[in-house]
Amino acid sequence: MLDLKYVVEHLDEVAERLSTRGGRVDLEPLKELATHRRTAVTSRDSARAELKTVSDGFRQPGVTPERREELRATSKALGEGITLLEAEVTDLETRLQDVLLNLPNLPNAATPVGASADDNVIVRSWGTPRVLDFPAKEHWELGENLGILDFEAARKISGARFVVYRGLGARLERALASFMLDLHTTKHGYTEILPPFLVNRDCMVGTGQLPKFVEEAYVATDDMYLVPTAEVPVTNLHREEILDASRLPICYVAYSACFRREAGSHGKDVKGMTRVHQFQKVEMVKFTTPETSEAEHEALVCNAESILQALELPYRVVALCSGDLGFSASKCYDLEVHLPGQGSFREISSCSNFEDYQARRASIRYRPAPGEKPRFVHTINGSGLAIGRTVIAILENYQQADGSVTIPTALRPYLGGLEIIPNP
RNA sequence: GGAGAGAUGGCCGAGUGGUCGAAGGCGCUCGCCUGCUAAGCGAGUACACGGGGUAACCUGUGUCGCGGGUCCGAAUCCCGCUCUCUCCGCCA
Repeated sequence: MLDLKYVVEHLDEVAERLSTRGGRVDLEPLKELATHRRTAVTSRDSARAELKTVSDGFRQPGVTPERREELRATSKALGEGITLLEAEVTDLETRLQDVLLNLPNLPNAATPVGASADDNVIVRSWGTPRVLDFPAKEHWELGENLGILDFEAARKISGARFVVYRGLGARLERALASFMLDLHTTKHGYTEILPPFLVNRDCMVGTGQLPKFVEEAYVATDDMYLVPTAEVPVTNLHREEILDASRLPICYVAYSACFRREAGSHGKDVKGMTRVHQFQKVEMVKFTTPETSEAEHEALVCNAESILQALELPYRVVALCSGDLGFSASKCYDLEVHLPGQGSFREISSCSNFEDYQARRASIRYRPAPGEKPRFVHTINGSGLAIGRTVIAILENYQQADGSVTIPTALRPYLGGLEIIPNP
């Protein structure tokens, strides 16, 4: 959520920056609401102050019964006025909140301005895309041939856009999760978290999924939501808290299943498991001061990259442009891994700096020094990595002419030394 | 699911209609004292939203789980809800 005060005081600048996300933005209604609210709050408060003074009259020594009646009448009238003003303030605040919660974050000055993914900027590349001397297969064909991915079974038990891992496929997923978590906890200084996969509404509002993107979420009963990413429960770990500055930065890494309805992506990536309703992911989340957030963001991207490097998977780092930026993000880098089967680069990680946007929604603050006023933290997160897509990348990059797939060296210890998934 | 208890400031814990943003203690911060990381003394120690001021700061209002009600006035009385804890049952 944006700072109302800032928006109102920099109306044109905010409108212009928001419009770089696409579509025009009219903030006049917001400003009007804010002005009305301020007037209403002022009159409500002064009416209350007056009521207080009148009420004190009852305690004065020697109040005559007549005086009491008089006081009673004036305070009653005041009270009725206050009730009306309170209702007005509540109504205005609800409407204001509604507008603010539906307003996306301001793109950072460093975010390239652009209309769509075509305008994203390649920041750097690592490795050389593999050139195979045989026709490359896509991951679903490889996976089904090897008997490690079963889309047919998934269709029966759940429906379209699900996958069942079997045998070495299931083990590969598990190995990747352990491998990633180990690297981030032992080499990069993250604390491992295993969060609930079902969260309450406040969490979803706090990180920005709600209220605007209900149609993307799996809603369970009791106003509970299946997490679309571990970012949601992990960021909300510190909701409504004032953290001690000495604790920052706080770095968490969490494994979770991620549930997404993928509404509006009909016809996209219909084959295979590039886009499924449930996938597993290792997610890094940081809470930092505003001063360090940029550097911490860059470091987090490097932490994600190190997984791809360890697995020797060629990739590139892309800076998302304003038009492609997520709702809550101010700045975002995507890591795109090269897939020989698809013959293209595909997103495998998305690393965002939300600055104080989520912190303001979720009220996550820190105290710079004892006695000082609390400030909002900056939140940063990124996949490290999406496991399903890592499996895809391994299958497509390490496929052999005979249909078998070799295991990246770094991963072998997690698979009992296994070097190859043989074609049966 | 059944029965009971509770929800007050960073923590513990008083408070049953006005003088309560809230006693007392602990913790913490600053200062004093003390010849040595202890004890003692003094002061301070929530958050939000308005108004004023360059600022330090001053000032109004609200907040004692949440929402509603009674009343001139509610932490205190009434109603509803939520959550937590204990016991029983069930259960990975």
